[in-house]
Amino acid sequence: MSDLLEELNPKQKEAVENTEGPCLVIAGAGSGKTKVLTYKIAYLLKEKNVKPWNVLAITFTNKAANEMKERTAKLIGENINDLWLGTFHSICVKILRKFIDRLGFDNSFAIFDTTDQKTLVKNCLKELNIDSKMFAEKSVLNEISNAKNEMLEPEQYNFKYADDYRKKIIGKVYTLYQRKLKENNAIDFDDIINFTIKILMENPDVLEYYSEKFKYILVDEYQDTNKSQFTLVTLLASKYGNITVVGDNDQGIYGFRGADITNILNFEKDFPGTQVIKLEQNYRCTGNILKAANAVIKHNENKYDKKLWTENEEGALPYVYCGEDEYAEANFIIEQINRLKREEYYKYSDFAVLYRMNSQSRAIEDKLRIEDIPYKIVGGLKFYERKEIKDAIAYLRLISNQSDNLSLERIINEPKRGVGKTSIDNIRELANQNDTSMYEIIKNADKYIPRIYSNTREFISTIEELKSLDVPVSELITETLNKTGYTQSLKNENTVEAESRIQNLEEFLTVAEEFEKESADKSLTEFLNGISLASDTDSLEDTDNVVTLMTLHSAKGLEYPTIFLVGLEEGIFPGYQSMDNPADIEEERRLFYVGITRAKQHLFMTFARRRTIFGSTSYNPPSRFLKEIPKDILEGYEDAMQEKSLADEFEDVALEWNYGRKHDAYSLKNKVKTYKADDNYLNENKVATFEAKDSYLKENKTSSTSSFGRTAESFLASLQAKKTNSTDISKYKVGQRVFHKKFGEGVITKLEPEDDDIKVDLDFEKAGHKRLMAKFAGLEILE
DNA sequence: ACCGTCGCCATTTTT
DNA sequence: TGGCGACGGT
Repeated sequence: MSDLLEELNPKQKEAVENTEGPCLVIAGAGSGKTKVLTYKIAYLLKEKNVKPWNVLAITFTNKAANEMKERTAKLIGENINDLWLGTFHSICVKILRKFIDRLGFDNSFAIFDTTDQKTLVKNCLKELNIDSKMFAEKSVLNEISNAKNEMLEPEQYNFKYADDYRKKIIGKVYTLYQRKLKENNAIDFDDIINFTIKILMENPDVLEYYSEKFKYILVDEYQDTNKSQFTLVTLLASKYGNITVVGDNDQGIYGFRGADITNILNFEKDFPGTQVIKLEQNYRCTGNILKAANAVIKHNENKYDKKLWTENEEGALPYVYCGEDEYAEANFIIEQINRLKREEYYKYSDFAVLYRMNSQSRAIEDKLRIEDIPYKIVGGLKFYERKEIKDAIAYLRLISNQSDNLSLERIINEPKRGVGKTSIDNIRELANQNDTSMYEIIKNADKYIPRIYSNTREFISTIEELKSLDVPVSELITETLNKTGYTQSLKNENTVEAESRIQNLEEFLTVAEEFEKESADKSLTEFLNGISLASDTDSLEDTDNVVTLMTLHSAKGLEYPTIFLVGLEEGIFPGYQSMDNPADIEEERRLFYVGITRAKQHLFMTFARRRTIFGSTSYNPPSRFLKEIPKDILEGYEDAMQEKSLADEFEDVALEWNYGRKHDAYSLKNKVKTYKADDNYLNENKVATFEAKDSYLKENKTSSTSSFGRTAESFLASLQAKKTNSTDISKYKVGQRVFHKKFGEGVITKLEPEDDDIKVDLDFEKAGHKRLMAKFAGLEILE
C-alpha cells in the first residue's frame, strides 16, 4: 500500500497526506478530485489505521457516492460496509431512523417529495382561506424552502418577519405546513437535514455519539453546500476537527437552490488552521479548451484564483457556429457528429449536447430522429414521478404509515371505487376535527360517520390485509397491485398508454427485487426511504452507444470527448432572469465554465439568429460569454458573428424586447424595489435602467392588449424597418407624412442627426408628439 | 364523478 | 408551443 501515494501528483499527495485538522482542497475541473477523496480514505484506513466506522464521507449525489464506494473498495480491496459513505440526505436519514423519536415522529416516517409538498401547501392555503392567486403555491413553497435553507423554523420565521405583511401570511402557511407534515408522520427533503441538526443540538448524548464516532470527515462538492449542510458538518466535526472539504468555487451552479458559495470561500475563517491546497493540473481537456475555460472564468470576481494547466496536447480550437434558427443549429450538430464519426472514429456515445433549459432539446431531438441518430435525454420525465409509480408508492406508503393522508387521498379512488371529492372532503374534515388520520376515520367509520361508506370499508380491509402480509417488498407490490385491482383496471383500459404503465410497474417490481438482493435491511421502510432519495441521473450509464442530450446542470461531474454547447444567446444563456443581477450572471458564467470543461477533445459552441421560444420568435444577440473567449483561440468566430451581425446590431432592442416579453410591469417594479432596498446592490444606473424599462413597458402595455405577440411583432417591424431605412433615410423630410405601427399616422416635425442615426420628431394624429430614433421607429413613408 | 375546454404561464433541480 | 390547473357542462 505504500505505492498508494505514488500514483498522485505532488498537490494531490499533499491533500491526501494532510489528514489532521481542517483541509480545503480547491479542485479545478478534471483535476482528480474523486481520486484525492478516495485515496485519502484509503490512506486513512491503510496507513493511519483509522477504523472504517470512524470515517464519514459525504457527497451530493448517489451517483458520486456509488462511484466513490466502488473506487475506494477497489483501492483497499476489502469490504467497506462499515464506512459511512453517502449523500447528505442518506446519511441524515440513517441518523433520523434511529433518533427521530426525539422529535416526536414515528420511525416509519415518510419522506415527501416535491409533488407531495405542493399538494400539502395547496391544502394549507385552502384551509387558511388564502387567495391562491396572490400566494401561488409554488412561490409559497419556495419561500418555505428558503426559510428552511436558512434554518428558520416557523416561530423564528414569524418573529423575524413580524412586520412584513406578505411574509406574515406565508409564516402562517409554514406553521400549518409543518404541523401537517407531522400529522402525516412525514418530513420533506429540507427537514431531513434540519431535523438531524435539531436532534444533534438538542440532545447532547446524540451529538457526543456522532461527533466522537466521526473522527475523520470528508465532504465532496463543498461549493454546493447550503447553510444546513454547513451546520451539520460543523456539528459533526466539532470534536475532532479533522475535516477535508473538496470543491471548486468556479463550479457552484446551485445558488438558486440555496447553495451558499460563501461556505467554501469562508472555510478558512470557519475552520482556523486550515490547509489550503489547490489542484490545478487538469487531466481531462486539451490545452485550447482549457484556455477558453480559463478566459471565461477570469471574468468572475474570484477569491481562489486558479489557473488550470495541462500536459495534454493543444488539440483543435473550439469552434463557433451561428445557425439561421434552432433547426440549422441542430443540423450543424449532426454534420459534426457524422464527420467526427467518419474522420476520427468517434462513437455516438462520445458526444453530448448541453443546453440551458430542457425545452431546447426539442429541435435537436427532431433532427436527430430524422437522421436516425440514436440519442437519449437525461432528466425530463422521471421514473418515480410517473403516475402509476407514484400510485404504487402511495399504496406502499400507506401500508407502512397509516398517518400518511396524502398517500391515502391519492389512491383511495385509484382505481375508481366511487369515492368522490365530497366524500374525501368529509373524511378530511372529520380527521381534522377529531385530530386523527383519515385512515383512522374510515377504519372506524361507525364511530365517526353516521352512514358508512361500504366502498371505503373494502379499501381499508384490503390495506389491512396487505399490512398483515409478511413477505418481501416485491411480493408485497405484486399483491397490492392485484388485490386493489390496480393492474386489472389498467388492463381494462386496453390502450397503448395503459400498456406502457403496466410495463413501468413491472420495472418498479424489478427495482424492488434489486433492492432485496442488495440491501442489508430489507424492510419496507428502508425501501421507501431509498426510493425517496433516489433520482434518475444516478443510473446514468454510458453503456449505450447513443448521443446524450441534457441540461448543463445535469452535465456537472461528467465528461465527453465532444461537447456541443448550444443556444449561446443573450436571454437564453445567460438566461433573461439573470441578466439584471451581477451575482446571477456570475453563476451563469460558472455554468458556462462547467459546460466548457466537460469537453475532452472537441468543443462546439453554437447559437442561432432566430429562435422560436414558447411559440414566438426571438432574435437574440450572441451570448456575452462567447465574447469573453479570445478570438485567436476560436475557429469560425468571425463567420458566425457576421451571420449574426444583423441581429447583433439591434442588440439593445433585442434585449429590451426580451425584457418586455418576459417581465410584466408588476414584477419589474418589485425588482426595482428590491434593488433600492438592498444597499449592496444599489447602483444608480441600475435603478434608472429599471425605471426606464418599467415605463417603456407601461407604454407598451397600454397600447396593446396582448403585449406578448405585439411586442414581438413591433420588434420584427423595427428590424424590418432598419433593413430598408438604413439605405433610405433620404426620404425623411420635415413635413413628410409617415405611418408608425403603434402610433398610427403622423407628420415629421424635426430631424436631428445623432451618431449613425437620426432623431425624428413627429406629431401623430392620435398619439400626439413623439421623438423617435429612425433606426428603430419603423416608419413607413406615406406618399 | 368525469370529461372537455379555456386561459395562463413559462430556468436550471444533486436529494 | 405545450402542459397544467381551474371551471363548467353533462
